[in-house]
Amino acid sequence: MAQAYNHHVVEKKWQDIWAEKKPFAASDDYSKPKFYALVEFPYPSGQGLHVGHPRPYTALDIVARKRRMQGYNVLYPMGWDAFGLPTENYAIANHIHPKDVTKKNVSRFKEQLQSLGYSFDWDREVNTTDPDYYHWTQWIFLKLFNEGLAYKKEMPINWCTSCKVGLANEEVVNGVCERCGSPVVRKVKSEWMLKITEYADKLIEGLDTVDYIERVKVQQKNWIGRSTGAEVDFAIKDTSDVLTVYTTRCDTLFGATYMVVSPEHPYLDKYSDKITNYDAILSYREEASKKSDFERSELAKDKTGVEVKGLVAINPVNGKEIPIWVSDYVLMSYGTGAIMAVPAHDTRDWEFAKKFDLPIIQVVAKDGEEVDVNEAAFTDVETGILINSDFINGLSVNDAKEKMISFLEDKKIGHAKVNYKLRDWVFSRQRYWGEPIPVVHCEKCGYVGLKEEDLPLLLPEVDSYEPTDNGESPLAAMTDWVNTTCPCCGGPAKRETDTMPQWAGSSWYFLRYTDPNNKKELASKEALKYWMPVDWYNGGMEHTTLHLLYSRFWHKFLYDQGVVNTPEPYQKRTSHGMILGENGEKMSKSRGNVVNPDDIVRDYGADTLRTYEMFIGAFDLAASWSEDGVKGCRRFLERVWKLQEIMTDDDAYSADLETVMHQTIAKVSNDFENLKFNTGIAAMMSLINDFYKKNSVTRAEYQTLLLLLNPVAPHVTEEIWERIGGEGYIFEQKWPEFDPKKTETSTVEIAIQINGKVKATLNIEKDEAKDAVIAKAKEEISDKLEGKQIVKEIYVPGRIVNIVAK
RNA sequence: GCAGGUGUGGCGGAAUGGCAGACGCAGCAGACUCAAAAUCUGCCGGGGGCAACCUCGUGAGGGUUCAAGUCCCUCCACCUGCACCA
Repeated sequence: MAQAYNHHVVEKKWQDIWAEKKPFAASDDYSKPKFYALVEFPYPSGQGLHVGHPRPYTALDIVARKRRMQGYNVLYPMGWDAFGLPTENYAIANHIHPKDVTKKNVSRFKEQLQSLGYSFDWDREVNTTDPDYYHWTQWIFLKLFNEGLAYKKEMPINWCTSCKVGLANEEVVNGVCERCGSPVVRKVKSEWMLKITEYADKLIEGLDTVDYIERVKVQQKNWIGRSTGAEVDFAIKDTSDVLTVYTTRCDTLFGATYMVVSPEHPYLDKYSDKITNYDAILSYREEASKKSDFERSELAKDKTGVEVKGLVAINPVNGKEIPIWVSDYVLMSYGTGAIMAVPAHDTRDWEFAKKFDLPIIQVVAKDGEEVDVNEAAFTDVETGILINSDFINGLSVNDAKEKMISFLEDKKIGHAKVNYKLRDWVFSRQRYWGEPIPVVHCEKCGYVGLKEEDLPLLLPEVDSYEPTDNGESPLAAMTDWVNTTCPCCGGPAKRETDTMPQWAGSSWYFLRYTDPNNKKELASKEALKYWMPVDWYNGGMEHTTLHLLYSRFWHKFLYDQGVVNTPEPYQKRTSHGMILGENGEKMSKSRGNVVNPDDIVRDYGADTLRTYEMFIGAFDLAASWSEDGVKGCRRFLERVWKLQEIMTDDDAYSADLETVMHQTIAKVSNDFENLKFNTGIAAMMSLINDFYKKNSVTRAEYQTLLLLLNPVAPHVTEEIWERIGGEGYIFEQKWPEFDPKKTETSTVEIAIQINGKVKATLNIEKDEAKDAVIAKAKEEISDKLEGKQIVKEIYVPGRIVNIVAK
């Protein structure tokens, strides 16, 4: 009788052995084939680890452990994305330095991760708040600044009218401040911006060279939102100015019946004396300033707007005078902040025209037939043919666009233009707990970057982390720190007091892991050349459009600067689904359905938690937590343990299980590569059911099972391996191999259908001829074919016979 | 609103266009036990039938096909993101 399975003893024992022997440290032997597995490093929040964290970590731990067994030099690192708002808010509320809060949270996270037995290379741990780390974050910013990719721009921020501080979007709830409930307005402030739009095309093109799951690629492309269209100048009557609009449908220019400008459009101020209802415009702008772009672009059932009286635009193709309106569905941040409205062929324009009773002129007809544009806008580009449009009549939409663009370019009233939905990256935060931006402002020289040798620019100690009441960061109150000298002319200068957003540190952390202690460079050329690109990066779908795009942008910039040697940072990207509470809702404190992984590790063991999270369901879909499911996985590991009692001293597979053994190795090997952990584990469960059915397992069979299960449940498999006399440690062993020929059987059961419905089954030799199989099948179901006329006979080899009969 | 995704037993889920429900959970029955727990064995989508078996069934409605959970169209519900949470 074997000793009972005690996860406390087993897990402690092996974690100690791994900590001492460090079998999972990446080697600097660059002659071996490498594999770089990466998971998104966590934000060390005060709540500690959540059961959602282990899902992706375990998945890539399985891949990493399997790769080591396959002979690769594996880098599987972990670190801390530790700057950020919650830590700062906690520090403010509790009068503790954010540095101390971070330290405490990191040590708790680390302890929790270690209790789960991950094969991270802890010698390469990084922390974005460490000056030796943010030194290089600042260094990259300087490079961007020196290349003209960082610039200052007036941007609206959320401004609490009562607290008098800038707020993050998340702190604004239904238009009011989350803390005090006062109204939040948009206040304009000069902010650092990064020109990610300069890399828009490269970010789209690069997607063709990498292996990302398709929906990530699609979503990034849509987010960048490249569109080809035209800019067209509409003269403003009795002025020398033109109102430039961006349109993707310049073919519909003859159907433009009015113009719309965004409430922030500069012409509204420029021509304030000509505008006869300027007060109404101002109050409309005031209202609009309370809404975010997001709220403004929502298809409000009631479109709002005001006619700009006193200004009239002239349609450049037919000289018609058309009115100008102002409405908040036009955003200053996209295109030119002004549009020509063609209500017959654009849904939003149509709704606006209906509401304010503006004329609707049809200029595109479906296959040449007019449709009723008073009922709905006609927007189909494929079947549209131009009408009522002078020189482009009769053309298809695409031909008409082309002809219109050459017309506009000839007359110098417009030109082709590519636009992107992607906007430049707002890089300033009026906050304390972030990387200081290494720039000073000198009255003589303007904005000047620090010298490289003056990095890192340390985040100074302050007494209060509260933003100041004029919207500046807390650093602005530190005059000693702010007042400095200009690195360029030596004259008096002031430091930038905004800090970087949390995205900064996470945009390049994977580079630092390759050479985490380098004091002279962000990483050595040799380390980067060997380890990059990341072979497999797994993270949440929610990071698809921000973190993933930002880090690709920085990487492409560093590639252009010759700092890194690959144009893309990540060769492969996959995503995991969320773990929901037992009630199917997102886990949260307020819902009271949060599960703490510590409790599961204590009661069932880390191996059980890991197995359960991999077995819970399809890896890329959300799944609900179930404690009964956890118990089922514990029972499975117990059954693996108890195979010790029925093991025979035989170092070969038994004849009757040979096929199943080879099939299981093939299945598990494949499933682990394709993130199908749930079915891989199911295959192992089936295998041990087979062992129990015959009440015996050979040593060879048992050892193969342990090797397959090891990446999922590393502690218990190491322990059993030792107990049944396996050679060395399991982490030193080779991944089991299978013979494809031995996964096949000579006979196979096929289904016999009549008209697609299964009526019987039949055992046949795999290579039996079609005619013979069909003859046997008809014999088998002869009673059901009586009185019927056979129309067709179909045989799909090794699968199915279908008799079509009337 | 825009973009992406998901929808299959009581539950989590499985299924290269080819036998829907693998594997697990829960439940039921039996074995073991003085008893319970644990463990082991069997059953386990709905309706009908003593049974062999028949029939319906993968969010709803249409379509393509010898054959549809899977492909196409329309619709519904839910989830994620929307740029200062990370």
